[in-house]
Amino acid sequence: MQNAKKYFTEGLIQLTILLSLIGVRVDIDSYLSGYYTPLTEINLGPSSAYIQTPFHSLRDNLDGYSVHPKCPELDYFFASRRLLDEVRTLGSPRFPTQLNAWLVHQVSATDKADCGPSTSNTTSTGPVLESSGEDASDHVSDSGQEVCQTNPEPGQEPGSTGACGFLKQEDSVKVKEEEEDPAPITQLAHSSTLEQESLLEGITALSNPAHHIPLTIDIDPHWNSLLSITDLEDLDSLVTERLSDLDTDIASAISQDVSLHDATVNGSRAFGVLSGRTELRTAPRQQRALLRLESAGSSHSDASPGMALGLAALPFASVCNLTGNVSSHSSLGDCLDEAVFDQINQLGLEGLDTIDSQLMDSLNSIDPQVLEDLDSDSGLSLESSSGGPVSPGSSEVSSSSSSYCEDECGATGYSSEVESVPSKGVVDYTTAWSPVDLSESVWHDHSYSAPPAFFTPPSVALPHKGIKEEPLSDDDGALLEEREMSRDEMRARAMCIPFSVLQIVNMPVEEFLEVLDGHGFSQEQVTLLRDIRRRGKNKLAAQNCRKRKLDAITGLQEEVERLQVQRDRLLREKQLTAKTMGAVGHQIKQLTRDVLARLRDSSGQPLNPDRFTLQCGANGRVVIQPVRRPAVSTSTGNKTDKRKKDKKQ
DNA sequence: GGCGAGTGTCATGGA
DNA sequence: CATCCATGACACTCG
Repeated sequence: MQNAKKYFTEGLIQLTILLSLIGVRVDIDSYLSGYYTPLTEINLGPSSAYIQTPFHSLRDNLDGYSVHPKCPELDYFFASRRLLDEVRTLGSPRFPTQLNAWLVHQVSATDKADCGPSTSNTTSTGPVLESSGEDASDHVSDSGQEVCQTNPEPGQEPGSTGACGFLKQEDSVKVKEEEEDPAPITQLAHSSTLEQESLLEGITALSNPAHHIPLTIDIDPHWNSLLSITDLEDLDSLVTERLSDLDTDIASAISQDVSLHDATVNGSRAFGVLSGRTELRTAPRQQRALLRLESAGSSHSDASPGMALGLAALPFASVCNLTGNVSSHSSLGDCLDEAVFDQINQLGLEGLDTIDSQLMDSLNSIDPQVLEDLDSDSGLSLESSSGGPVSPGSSEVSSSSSSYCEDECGATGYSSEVESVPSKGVVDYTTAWSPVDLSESVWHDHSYSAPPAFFTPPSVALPHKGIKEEPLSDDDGALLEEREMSRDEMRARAMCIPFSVLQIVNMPVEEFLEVLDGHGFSQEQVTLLRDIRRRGKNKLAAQNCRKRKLDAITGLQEEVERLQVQRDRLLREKQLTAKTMGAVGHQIKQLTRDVLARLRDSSGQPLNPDRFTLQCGANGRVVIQPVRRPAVSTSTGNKTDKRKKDKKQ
């Protein structure tokens, strides 16, 4: 299959190249799409993984797909397809004049080196628009996927090379801008993102020409306007606008570790100037390889995952350097990935049903006596329990309680392991659970919030079965109430105490004492009642205490913030005052100089500002005074006098 | 598997 | 002395 595909497509590509050289356009992808639509689709899906978007935010919004929350690979895959579809809706850029130029360039590139594809692969520098042209994309998809054949990202590199060849002719200005502007990385990321998506869009559109053509007519004006943008910033703004609804964290796309090796290889491939951009593309590529590795490793598909894994583990450049036969396995790897994803998806969705059924079967087969030993300790650590009913007093339980107890015991097979069913995969739960684990980890009912819906079925199944008197299977509220029943509540039921924990805790002391005395409770029951009351009150007290503590912390934080604001304000006022004082002093000096310059001494000479000063009296009179400069000796004399005085004292 | 947050519980001391 | 309350400390679960 792969060989046939290879030879067939290679032949088509060569024919297309030849025909393109003489000016005849051949759209072989329409043929390929007819025969190899699945393969094309497979290649296209992962390709969109260039974009390092937080797919978790897109989870559950995927078109018709319900993604297992524990399978990031599926997130990645389906989100990629979703992003791709969204980009498709933007329409595909079409540049009829670029086709021939690209093809000529591609021919030379493929003829030059044994590894032409790898060359083009590693030089992913093409600007968005050019590389994503309609005609270009047509041939890009053909030669990109088939000539290169490796492709983790089929459409990108041909588009890049084509774009490079094209740019040299038509859009060198833009290239220079990009070269000179190492630019905000995020901008580059945006640009590269759009490039990749556009390329992918162009390729994907080929697989469905009927759908593709109408889009072209509608969207061409948009792309024309896009083409009219010469400033990168404008382009980036437009890209951001277009991608804003995708809610993608583009910045994460550049957070990946970049392999210097790959970057070097890219840079050495005739486009070293654009190495910055190639690095940006290399990182997603590497991450994609990692993702594929993970997907292959985590999913044990029947379709030889090792092959896919091996290919995925290879550095992209090395994959490109492989022979065509080997690199053709990359497509196979994509096929395998598709199969793996399908299996994972089925496992994640359908497998749950299987797990639930297995769980229920195992629960039904569990020995009710298993837990009887668990609560032998009336102490707090073990008592615990939601399974509390299975306390030592279970033998004393009344009929209703006994039924409850039995059921609860029957449900004791429910363990922490059972709760973790989905995360642990398919396990034989009839043999996997352990009573020890039950006693140690299951019976701590801290009245936590309800578990995620995903885990709910197994965890709540037991209370359902356990309490016949309250069939909760249809009532979620009662279900939660039952699940949140405290251990003391369980114990009270088990001990046939006709009071709820709330009543026991909240009733006045006198009434509580009357209850203890007047109902003929056994010593165990009295002890339990007292413990319940004590624990209940202490629980409330602890809650209040913690709330107070938090309030105190919050209050202190607010106080700190308030004081910081006040401090900043005072500092600003101080600085302003100092500034004002300086200005006023300067002004006074100027005025003094002016005044003194206008005055004359007895000899008719102007007064020296350094020797005289103006003093403003309280009555508003201004007096000229000679400047008094205390001698240094006097000051030191004063100091020595003070020292002498201090010594005397 | 480690970590932090939240919670229940016990022990202790003061009122 | 019994009870209540507050709080530190510990253990546990959960995300």
